[in-house]
Amino acid sequence: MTESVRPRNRRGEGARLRAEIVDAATALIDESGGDALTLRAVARRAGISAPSIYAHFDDLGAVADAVLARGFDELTAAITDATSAAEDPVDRVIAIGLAYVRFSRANPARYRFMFASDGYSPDAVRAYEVLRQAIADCVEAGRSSSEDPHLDTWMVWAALHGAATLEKPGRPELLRLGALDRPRLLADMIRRLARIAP
Amino acid sequence: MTESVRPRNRRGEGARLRAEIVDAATALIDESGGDALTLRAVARRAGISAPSIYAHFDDLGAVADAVLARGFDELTAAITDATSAAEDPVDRVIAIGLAYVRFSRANPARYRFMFASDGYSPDAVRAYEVLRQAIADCVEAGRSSSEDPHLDTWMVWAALHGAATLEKPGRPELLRLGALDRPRLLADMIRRLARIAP
DNA sequence: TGTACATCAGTGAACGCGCGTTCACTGATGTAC
DNA sequence: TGTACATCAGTGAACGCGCGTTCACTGATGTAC
Repeated sequence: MTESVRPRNRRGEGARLRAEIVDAATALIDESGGDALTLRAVARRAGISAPSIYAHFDDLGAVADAVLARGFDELTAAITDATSAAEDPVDRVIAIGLAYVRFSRANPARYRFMFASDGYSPDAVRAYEVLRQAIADCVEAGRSSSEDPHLDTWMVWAALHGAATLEKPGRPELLRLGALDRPRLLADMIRRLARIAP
Repeated sequence: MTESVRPRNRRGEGARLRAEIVDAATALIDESGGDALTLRAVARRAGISAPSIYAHFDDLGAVADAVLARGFDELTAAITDATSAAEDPVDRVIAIGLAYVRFSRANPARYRFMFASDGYSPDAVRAYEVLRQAIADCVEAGRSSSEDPHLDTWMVWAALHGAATLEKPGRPELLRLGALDRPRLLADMIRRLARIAP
């Protein structure tokens, strides 16, 4: 593992290293899981010495927090994009759910890391709100018979979260799902919980 | 942290230490999470020297496997008990779901540890089978309109797993649920996914 | 019944490793005069 | 335009720690004769 020599930032550009540290930490988690996140490993990955991190972060926990914040930002962006891509409110709810699970499957280790952490980033709440609004829109349009969109949103989120974490790369699946069945399965699950007629 | 002196086992009873090691490892995970599971910590907890573990386990991974096996045993026992406590097939499915989430909330760190591992124990599949059978019984009795109990069991399991892991002690809840609402919420969720009319 | 001995159930010291964190430092870059 | 100097962006060596694992060992307990 030879690291290329990192040119030192120019004066006034020291803050650039901050982003590179978060990049390195994110890559570490994506590739090897949260256990691989050590200060020295981050430094190696970023091509700097370990003490250099202290200029930008108080400690390893602060680096982890930055990774979390970025992760929730990406997740929120993914489901927000899904929202704007659909016109029909039901399509929108389904699209959000699929985007959610797609994110978790594209970044399984990071997704796990995000939800293993102690505190939700405010972005987690933002993502939740996007889903809640989409379900409320279905009720408004007479497409959902939900009587308590808040509770039903919780159910949908819990089910998506379960679908996202129950299976894991490298672990045998409890139920073998063809790649093509999955979106339909998830869509059915969302419709039932959000009380949307087929 | 003073550990009482552990009396050495008599000849022929060396195997007893094996169970004590698994006890110690389980307690460690329950109290401090999977990261706290180190060989030396297990030894300290069991009141023995670290090398003594090697007489009973190949390495730390083997200790972890034993904790997993016991955890899935307990989980399976919990939902099997719930099954036998109810007569009505619908009550049975609900009871299984509640017992599942109850287990996860009683042993949150261990539950997380169990599902963070790489391979399911065969006991995980046994637990799945209990749920699948209960849902199939509902279909048989005309109480569920499920057309594919296998897929629907997967949905219910995923939703239960999500409900079990989405919230975590010490982390703010996305949605504040009164203690009394929870069983009803879970029962509704299960009914919808298992296609059981209210 | 006594005793030599094998076995069993562990222990204590030591190893090399990666870790987080500290400290004094270095050398390039921009700024003041 | 030249030069002294302050600042910035990092580095290298060192620390103490807990870790997994190894090795030679110890002392109680049962067994053979």
